[in-house]
Amino acid sequence: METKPYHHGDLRSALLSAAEAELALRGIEAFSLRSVAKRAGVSHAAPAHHFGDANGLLTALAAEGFRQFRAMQAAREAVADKTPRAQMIAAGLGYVDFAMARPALFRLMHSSDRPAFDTPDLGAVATAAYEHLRTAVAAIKPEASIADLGAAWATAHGLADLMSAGRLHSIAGLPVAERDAVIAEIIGRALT
Amino acid sequence: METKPYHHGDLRSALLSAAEAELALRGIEAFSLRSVAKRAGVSHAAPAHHFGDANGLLTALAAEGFRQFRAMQAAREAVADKTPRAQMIAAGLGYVDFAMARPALFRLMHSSDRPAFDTPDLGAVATAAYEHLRTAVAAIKPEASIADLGAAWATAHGLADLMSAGRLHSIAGLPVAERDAVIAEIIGRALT
DNA sequence: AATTTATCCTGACATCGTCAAGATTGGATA
DNA sequence: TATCCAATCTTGACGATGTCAGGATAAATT
Repeated sequence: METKPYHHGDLRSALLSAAEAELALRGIEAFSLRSVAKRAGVSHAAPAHHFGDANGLLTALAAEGFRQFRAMQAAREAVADKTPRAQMIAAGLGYVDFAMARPALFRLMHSSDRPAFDTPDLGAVATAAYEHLRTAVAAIKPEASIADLGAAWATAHGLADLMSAGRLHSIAGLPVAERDAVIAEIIGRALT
Repeated sequence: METKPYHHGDLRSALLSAAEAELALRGIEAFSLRSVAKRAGVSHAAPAHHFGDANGLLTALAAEGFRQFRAMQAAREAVADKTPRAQMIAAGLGYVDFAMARPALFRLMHSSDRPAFDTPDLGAVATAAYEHLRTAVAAIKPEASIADLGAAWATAHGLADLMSAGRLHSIAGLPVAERDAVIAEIIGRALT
């Protein structure tokens, strides 16, 4: 029988994964800090020492989300052709991949005012994600206009947002290969 | 000096506008039913009789939002050329108009799980908005594919979501005429 | 005029986030 | 190795929130 030690060991990361689980289970608006603490097997005031307050925890979680977001994009880009256009489409596919795989996290990152985006950590990874898209578009059109960047971003983001929210089921419900083909074609239209 | 009558008179609509004001002021996640009641000058339990619970109020508010959404689209369509393509672009411009004019309501309608979308009223207006887009696309291409519908919706929704959230400021900050021109061009790309 | 119904209020309860104060542990210092 | 300090975690409390039960008031109906 294992007795619980007073010190957790790695409570910070345990709270982060517990928070994401609670977020996926209850939704952002019913998110409860005390439930997160209970899920991590710790008292209700324990998170304060690692994250300050509830928004601090969500800020750290959102930052972690942006890192995984970039990782999923990179995974798509690695297996795609190395042409600028194929890389841009791969980035869009990764955008949708993340939104579908972690819808709760996606919402926290894009449709919530609780994370503090002016924090050094979260601010950096968020603008880094934006800069990546920017350079991907510039690689296709060196003289890219505002419309070019807006079209690419809006298309990828719109697809990701609608599909992760359960809309556009006619696309989300497709077999993976066809689904990716449709997404690739839609994103391709944005850059013509 | 006017004394407060026991019965409000039109508390239901007063609560709806108070709720939208609170939503715009505090954000969805800090939305408080008691604050709404206080703003309407009524006790904290008064809303229950008209909307059941807090989610009921937000459900009614979201339904009202979808009606105003369609109204803004109709306003754009009325002044646009009557060609199917111009009508489709007008619908997209109205989409963005609404998101920029009422960002809090837009978020409630698209990025919240609190409104009950399986309610007859909200369900009807929400699917009506979707059907309108569907017929607008079909008017251009009678044999419209899944990609056609997805591209149109994702582009308009992505622009609206990003711009209302403060992103894409390079487009949102433009003078109105140029702004509309850029949006029209981006939406036009989705249907090629 | 009497009664029924709709509307609104008061009071209570469990739950929430946060703060203050104390208990426990690990690590640094000597 | 012994001691002290800082980090970590717990307990208890406070005000605020959503919801429910029961009562008060006004309007509508009969």
